Amino acid sequence: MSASPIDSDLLVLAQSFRTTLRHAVYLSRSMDGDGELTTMQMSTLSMAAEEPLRVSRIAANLGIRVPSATEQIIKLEQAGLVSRTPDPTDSRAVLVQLTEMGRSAWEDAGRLRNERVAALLAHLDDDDRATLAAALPVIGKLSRTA
Amino acid sequence: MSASPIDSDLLVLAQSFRTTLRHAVYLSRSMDGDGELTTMQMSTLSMAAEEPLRVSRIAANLGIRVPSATEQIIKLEQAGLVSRTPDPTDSRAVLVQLTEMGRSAWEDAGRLRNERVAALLAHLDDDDRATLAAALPVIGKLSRTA
DNA sequence: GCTCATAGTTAGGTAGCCTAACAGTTCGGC
DNA sequence: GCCGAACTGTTAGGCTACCTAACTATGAGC
Repeated sequence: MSASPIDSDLLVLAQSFRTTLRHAVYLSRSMDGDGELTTMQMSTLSMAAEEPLRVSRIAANLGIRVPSATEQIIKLEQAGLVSRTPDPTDSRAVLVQLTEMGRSAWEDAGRLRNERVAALLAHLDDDDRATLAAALPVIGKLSRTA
Repeated sequence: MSASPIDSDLLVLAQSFRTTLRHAVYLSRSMDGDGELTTMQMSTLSMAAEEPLRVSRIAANLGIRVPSATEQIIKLEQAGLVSRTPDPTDSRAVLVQLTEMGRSAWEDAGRLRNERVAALLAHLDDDDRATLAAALPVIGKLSRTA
């Protein structure tokens, strides 16, 4: 509680947020080890599921460079999960969209993950679940701020 | 609310937890891009800061295999941040501990990250911060369950 | 039509993870 | 005591995902 009253409390919260986040990252990693699609692939498919996307936007959303995104997308294409077509409004650009197969693979994988997470959540009591549910939008807000 | 009352609600919560977590992962990644120590290195130093640790425990805590941990630890050793000494009670084992330099590097980096996160948290209002603070232990519990 | 910016791909390199194989240490059974 | 099984780390070799730099092709301004 010296010069800047917010600092001390915020730093304490920041510290425990960082620690928690670190563990959550390990948790999330542990959930994609067993199967078919990696977390990054899931993210890519999730984006493309909504609407056809440009490579550059996918890269930006994933926080990686365009060439890295191209690489991953080509793999997804080879796996038959997405298609790449030139953007009709700008032939420099490429639109990535889900194939029929990609959509069902994405849905299946999402269902599987949800079930796995739900199984974890089942260990919490109602209060904890309510607390968690309330905080998710706040964390989302934070991520968007950054 | 059919056969299994928990399922539906849990799955919904699971879905939004997964999405939030994904964004949080990107957030956390964006916070270690600019500097000296990676998140993994920070984690390793954090563990060693409390007490000397065996390689196998570090690997387990990081969720990686022992050889991968060895590799990272050797790099930290070469950077002068940790020392490796044989465990006096079991000469097969190796104890990893922070050097003077490692401790101050760890403290500096932690401080920097805390400040960066605190700056994000400053954008939230008091209610949101309270909500977040309440949820952190719950997420911690989940990570431990897994 | 020339120039400059933009969208992706290709090429080459690095870091971090993995499994498999190895070396040294401990411990239990005989 | 001593031999084999179990355990702790390290070494070796390979894979994947990321990066930067350089290139191709298209679009936009003058």
